Amino acid sequence: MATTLRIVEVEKLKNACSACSLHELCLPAGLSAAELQSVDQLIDRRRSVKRGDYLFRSGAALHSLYAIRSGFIKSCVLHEDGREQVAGFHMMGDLMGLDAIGTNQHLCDAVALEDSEVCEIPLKELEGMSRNIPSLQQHFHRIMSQEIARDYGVMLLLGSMRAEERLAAFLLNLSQRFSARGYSATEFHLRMTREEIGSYLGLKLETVSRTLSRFQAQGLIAVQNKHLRILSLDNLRELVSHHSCRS
Amino acid sequence: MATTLRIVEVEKLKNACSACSLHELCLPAGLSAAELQSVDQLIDRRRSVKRGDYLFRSGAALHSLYAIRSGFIKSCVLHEDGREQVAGFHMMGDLMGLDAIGTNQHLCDAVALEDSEVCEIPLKELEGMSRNIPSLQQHFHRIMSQEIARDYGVMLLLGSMRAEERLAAFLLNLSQRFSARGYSATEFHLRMTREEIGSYLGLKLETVSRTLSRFQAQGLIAVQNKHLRILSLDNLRELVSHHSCRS
DNA sequence: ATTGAAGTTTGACGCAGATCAAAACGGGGG
DNA sequence: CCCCCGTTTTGATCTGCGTCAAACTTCAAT
Repeated sequence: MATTLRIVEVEKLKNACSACSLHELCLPAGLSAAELQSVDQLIDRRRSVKRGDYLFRSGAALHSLYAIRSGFIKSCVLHEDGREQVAGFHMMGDLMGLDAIGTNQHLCDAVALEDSEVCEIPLKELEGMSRNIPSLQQHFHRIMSQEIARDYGVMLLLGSMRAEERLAAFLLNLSQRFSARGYSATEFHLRMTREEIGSYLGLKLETVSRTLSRFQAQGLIAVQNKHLRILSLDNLRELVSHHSCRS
Repeated sequence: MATTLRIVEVEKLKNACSACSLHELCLPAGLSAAELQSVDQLIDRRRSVKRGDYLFRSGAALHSLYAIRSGFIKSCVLHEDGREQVAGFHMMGDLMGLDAIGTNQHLCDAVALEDSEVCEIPLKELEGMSRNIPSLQQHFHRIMSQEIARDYGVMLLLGSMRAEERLAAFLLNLSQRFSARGYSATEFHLRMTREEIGSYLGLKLETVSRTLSRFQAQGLIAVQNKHLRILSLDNLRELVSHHSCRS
């Protein structure tokens, strides 16, 4: 009896934001210790998603937002005629499902690219709590706004950059995000295929592969399959901003 | 004395959401009459923006969100190296400035394409009020979410459609939005230049022009300068979804 | 009305990236 | 350990759209 209770408590503690190393990055960023404890009660359960499995599918009803605890998840928008496009790659600390609030239906598929863990955050309860905790409300708004800002960046990339620039911008973006999470900014594992990168960047997989090879030949990076090392962040940055064409 | 007071009151009334024909479309959509009156107090002033003028500029501090009362406004993301891209075209009932909440700085320019009027909505006060009016909070979240959903659509368009499809999707989107505002779904005025359309769609103005000409030759539309008439919504729709290529 | 600047259309041509093809690689399951 | 299938690389060729150019239209300013 006592043991069972104990397990439940430990379970809760394990799920708690206050015990999570991501709480400075994730939804509760910037909350006081007391507020953090309230937010703990939001997380009704953790869920693990195996590589290749769906976290949610386009069209499904929205119950919860999902904060990624660990792993790597892609989101794909689908066109009615079957075309699909990767809309984003998400990693720990990211919040998924924001696009579904407007219609109460998910508009994209979320597929794990590696075994992942997410925290389920029921939207209604988040809304309720954010009415009482202004800093939670603010931070939630910030997160939604940052998603919009990110999308604007992708639009710029898709609408006015050449293949080389897109790839360079993509690698720099990954680098920056890994770095913000305490990992190496210059050496990491690409968890997605060339085709998925291409889909995200509006390119074909052959173009992605060729461009990576070119970068390697130019000494900008070292790629071996999915293992990537950036040899010159500066040169990559230059590539993104300076490159002439496509006024 | 009495006259002055009177003018102030009339002024307030004119600004009031409760008297605005857009209140079913705009921020206060779905609120009760009583709630609507609270929201009236949010709108601290109206502002008019002449054609060509900036509503706000990239980098400027965020004070308020802007609800468009009338007119037509484009938003442009800028790349450090001077490239710029139209990120959206906004019309009455739309809420602008959402991308700035994350950083408290606007990330895009907003330029009026025709003389326009906007309602200024101070963010802090909106946040405060939405803590007390759950349906306002919900609707605000919905609006942000819909902006994300719209962006996903643009990403799909830019990443995986050919020029014809992009243009057709663009025209259908305008059609649908005009129609939702009580205007004709098949006949309207394009307030933006071919170059701005191109920028939004990731195409050059020549391609936009040629494609419009082709649509006209095929009997899908009638264009004369900025005046546009859609002759077959169905055929345009078919063009967007069915067209073969670019798996 | 006149003039100029900005916007639009149309044609000819070139190229970045798509498509097709085939070989090489790698890693997970028996 | 080997086999197999999905992924990646690389080459050859094709094409949609960009680029350059020139004529035309529209509209605002004088």
